[in-house]
Amino acid sequence: MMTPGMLRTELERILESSVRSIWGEIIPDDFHADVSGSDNLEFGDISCQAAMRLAGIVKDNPRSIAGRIAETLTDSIEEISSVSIDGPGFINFTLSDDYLASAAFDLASRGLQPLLPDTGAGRNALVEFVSSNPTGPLTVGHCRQAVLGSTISNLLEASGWKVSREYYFNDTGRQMTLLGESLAARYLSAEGGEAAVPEGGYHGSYIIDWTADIRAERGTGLTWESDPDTFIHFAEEKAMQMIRSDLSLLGIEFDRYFAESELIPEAVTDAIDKLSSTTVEGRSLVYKDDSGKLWLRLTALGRPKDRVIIRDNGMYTYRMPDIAYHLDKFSRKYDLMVDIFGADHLDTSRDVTAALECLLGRKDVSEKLRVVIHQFVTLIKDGRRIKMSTRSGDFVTLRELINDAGSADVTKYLFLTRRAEAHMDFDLDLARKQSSENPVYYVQYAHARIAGILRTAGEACISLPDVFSSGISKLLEGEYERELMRLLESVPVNVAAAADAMEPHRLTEILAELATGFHRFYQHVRVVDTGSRDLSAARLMLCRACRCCISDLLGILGVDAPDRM
RNA sequence: GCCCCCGUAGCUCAGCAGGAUAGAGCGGCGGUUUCCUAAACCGUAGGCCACACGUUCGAGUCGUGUCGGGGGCACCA
Repeated sequence: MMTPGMLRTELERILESSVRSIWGEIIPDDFHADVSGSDNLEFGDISCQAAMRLAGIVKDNPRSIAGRIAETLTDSIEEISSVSIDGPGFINFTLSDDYLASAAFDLASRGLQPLLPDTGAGRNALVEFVSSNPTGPLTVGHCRQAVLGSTISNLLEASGWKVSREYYFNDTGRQMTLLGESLAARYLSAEGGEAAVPEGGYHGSYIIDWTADIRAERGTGLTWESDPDTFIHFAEEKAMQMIRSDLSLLGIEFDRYFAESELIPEAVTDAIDKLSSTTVEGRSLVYKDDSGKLWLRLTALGRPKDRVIIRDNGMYTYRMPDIAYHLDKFSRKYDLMVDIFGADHLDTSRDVTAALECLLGRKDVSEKLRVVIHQFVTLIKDGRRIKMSTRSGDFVTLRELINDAGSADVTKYLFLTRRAEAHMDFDLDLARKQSSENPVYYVQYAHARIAGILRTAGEACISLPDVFSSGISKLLEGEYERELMRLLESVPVNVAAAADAMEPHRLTEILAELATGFHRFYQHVRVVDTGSRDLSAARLMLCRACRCCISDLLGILGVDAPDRM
């Protein structure tokens, strides 16, 4: 079977060898004849710009170059019905009706996934995301990251990777102490005592809610002074419960929750040893200053500043366990590791990467570690920006966001219509108000319509063709059929590109195109017609192909594909 | 102080490895239903792609700079 991706690869190979056979060694070794989709029907379906690039190299004008290349291509690929030279020197290919129909047939009978390139080939990938510390409920920002991470994971899985989803969290250190102390203060107040939430502590009302639970489960009479660990562990457990339940609202599950404490002390000590025994330009990568702090010499690695990794009180700073954690990931032999971080982690992430490159080799790290940084979300409510902070208790939770937006599906889809690295204004009022005209409903409606057609066809006892024959493509020669088939054929290629770039927002673009393509088709073409059963079956096949693409893609986004609306 | 992101239609944003007439949704205006879901479709208005210079046969796309907007970073994580 020739998949759309294979067709393009084959076309590029033929173009390249044709170029080399005409011009020989003048052509540089790294020359690559790439093809891309034409955006205008009059320029065929696939186009190649190689001739324009070659103009400077072979000293000829692009149109004549294109002509010479095209001459050698005649009839070399049966999927191509015609080749033309247009504009300044584009070589444009028109796909044959048989091929387009067979591509749709493949989608209809097998679904999208088998047609995607098997990039992962069963290799292991680890995606780390959310990784919010257990100090409170997940917020809007985490929501964006959760949606991004889970979609990227799903996309990798669809491309043949075996994906583990991992959540890393800090369960030691000052933050957890502050959380426990905040709970202790609320607990004491609940018992009638006087206590203030500590400086820098957590003021969220959810902590007050926990006091009833801790009194029920652990009794009364506890004090922070005598039982700090009880408070800390109780709070941590409660917070993790909240987080898991928030994630379940989005339908997201992790394979592993990796606690920082698993790294302490051995893994962190090992990491420090490794750093200490590494020298750059004759100097050790770590050094101690007069006050006893241990510094990481990041300036030797091209970073702007050295950073403290152990404070004078002996506690690690954030970077140290994070380096150890990444070393642990590398030791688990993944072929690909993806970190998904908010913009606030940028500096740290670069420092960690620099340290890893030094310890493990630049090549290994740059090949295997991909960092996706997403910008923050600004919430707009009643026309005003909302400032958020977990500590002050002044934030909008993921749960509230989903309630306000109307559903988890709407929330997920809207987050994925923007590039990760773009700032995002999420207007709550608008999300809710527009919910009936939302892009997600537009796409889901297309799916529901197709499901309706399939039901009607079932009642009329019209079923899909079992095997592909060119008789089918003869029935699909109308402009709306061809337009839809052309679109369907490009889907696997475009999804593969989104996966390679790890840009899930492109999937919502593809979905919107598919929905538009289908709605147009639907408007102009009657599918179920008992008067011409063969034609109905052929058109039904297109509907089915469309449905497969839409439901598979919505599946990757984690959005429901309803059969009725 | 250092760093990141953004500046494209009235609004919110796409524009995939620079390429052929700049796209979508929402909003505006005007149409379409004896027929598988009108949450749809069709038409129309609306843009010196912030600005300047540079690289190129060719720049919304790459580089440098300017202006404007958003945000982040500190031995908190």
